[in-house]
Amino acid sequence: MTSKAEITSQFILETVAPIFNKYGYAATSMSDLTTATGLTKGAIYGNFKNKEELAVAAYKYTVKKLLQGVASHLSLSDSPIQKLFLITDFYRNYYSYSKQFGGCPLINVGVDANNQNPLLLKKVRAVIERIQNDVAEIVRNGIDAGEIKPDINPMHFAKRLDSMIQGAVFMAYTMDDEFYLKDTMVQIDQMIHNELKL
Amino acid sequence: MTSKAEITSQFILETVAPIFNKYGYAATSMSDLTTATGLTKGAIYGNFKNKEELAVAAYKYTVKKLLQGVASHLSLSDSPIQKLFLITDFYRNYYSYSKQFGGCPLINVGVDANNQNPLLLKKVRAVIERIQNDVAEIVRNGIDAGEIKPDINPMHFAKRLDSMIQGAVFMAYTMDDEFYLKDTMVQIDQMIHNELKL
DNA sequence: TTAATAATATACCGTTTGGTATATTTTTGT
DNA sequence: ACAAAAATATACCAAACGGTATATTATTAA
Repeated sequence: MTSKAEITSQFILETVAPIFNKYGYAATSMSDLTTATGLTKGAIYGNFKNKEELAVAAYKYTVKKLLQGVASHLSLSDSPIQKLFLITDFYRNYYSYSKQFGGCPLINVGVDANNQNPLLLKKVRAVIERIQNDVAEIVRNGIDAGEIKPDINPMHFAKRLDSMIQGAVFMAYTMDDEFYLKDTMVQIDQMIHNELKL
Repeated sequence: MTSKAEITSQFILETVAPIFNKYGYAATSMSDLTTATGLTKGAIYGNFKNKEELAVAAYKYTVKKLLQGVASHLSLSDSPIQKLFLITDFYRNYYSYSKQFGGCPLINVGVDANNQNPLLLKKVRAVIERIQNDVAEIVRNGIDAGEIKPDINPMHFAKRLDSMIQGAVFMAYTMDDEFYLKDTMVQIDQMIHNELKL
């Protein structure tokens, strides 16, 4: 059975996660969170040790949902090379999609936590590494399946892909312009066609 | 003659700019700034209206120095296409170079100010647009000089270049790894060679 | 050198901060 | 329905927040 506290903890996370993501750790106050949740400090501190632990839990919550969204989209095909095209397909709509989370957690927390919160920064790095490993694995599978040129370095490609996507996401949010995402996905698709595809 | 206040204002900006850039607006307190400068609130508030005005002035100060660095490097050649290569050459060392400013002001302030400080966000956008216009102008000059293919869209290229660079800078700082900058510059150089050069 | 002025330091303001001890309420298993 | 336990609300803490009025010091032009 799910206890009252578990339900409350979940509710707090859902409510609080986009706020932390949008405004950052320092700029988010506990009173912001009591206002948003309608709960009191007693309820929040009864379920989370302190502000930092709550921020970390909120970050994990957001990333989990985000990665589920990607994984769900990638499951639309079994072909490795098609999965790569599904990645760009996913990020084409990432601007509107990620707004439910309060923006891209990797960029927001990555920049916010740098020089500020080593614990959160560590979590961001771990997620980025995981994503890159997953992309590299898809490329490896593509090579094994004879869909991708065997001389391609999977991790090298994964890092290039990641870097280009993060740049496009940053530009989209900072300039409030989806062009950067759309155009970068066209560019990556061309890379896949011209440099990867057998 | 330079008054005492002008000297102090300049000193405050020099000292305060990297702190704001590194930690962000909300996470930087006035007491951080009095400690760093060795001055009192009286001195700071005597020269700047409030925290926000100081943060804006600090951002402008950082951007000015950064753009001077780029412009100085680009002056090494008069050839438009060589200027493009000088851009990538500049950003190859951007990680260590930008640390004197407390990181990349465009990324740090762009993310920090989004949803928080409309005034600062506006300044960031203006600088990005200015940079893109400058790059587009170089491409236009290259077309006119017969160095660059005439069917290239200057602004389109400038935005791609910018987006890729910002992505690399974000990745470099978040992962503490210069690889992303080095590799992205190789990639952009190839783009220039293969897609732009006549 | 001096008087006027500009610049900086000091001391304080009300408010908000993250966090906690305790009282109260609500859920829980019987 | 009930007592025990868990969960939440209330009231409070010291510290830090951004900002200001005023006193003091340093600069300036004569």
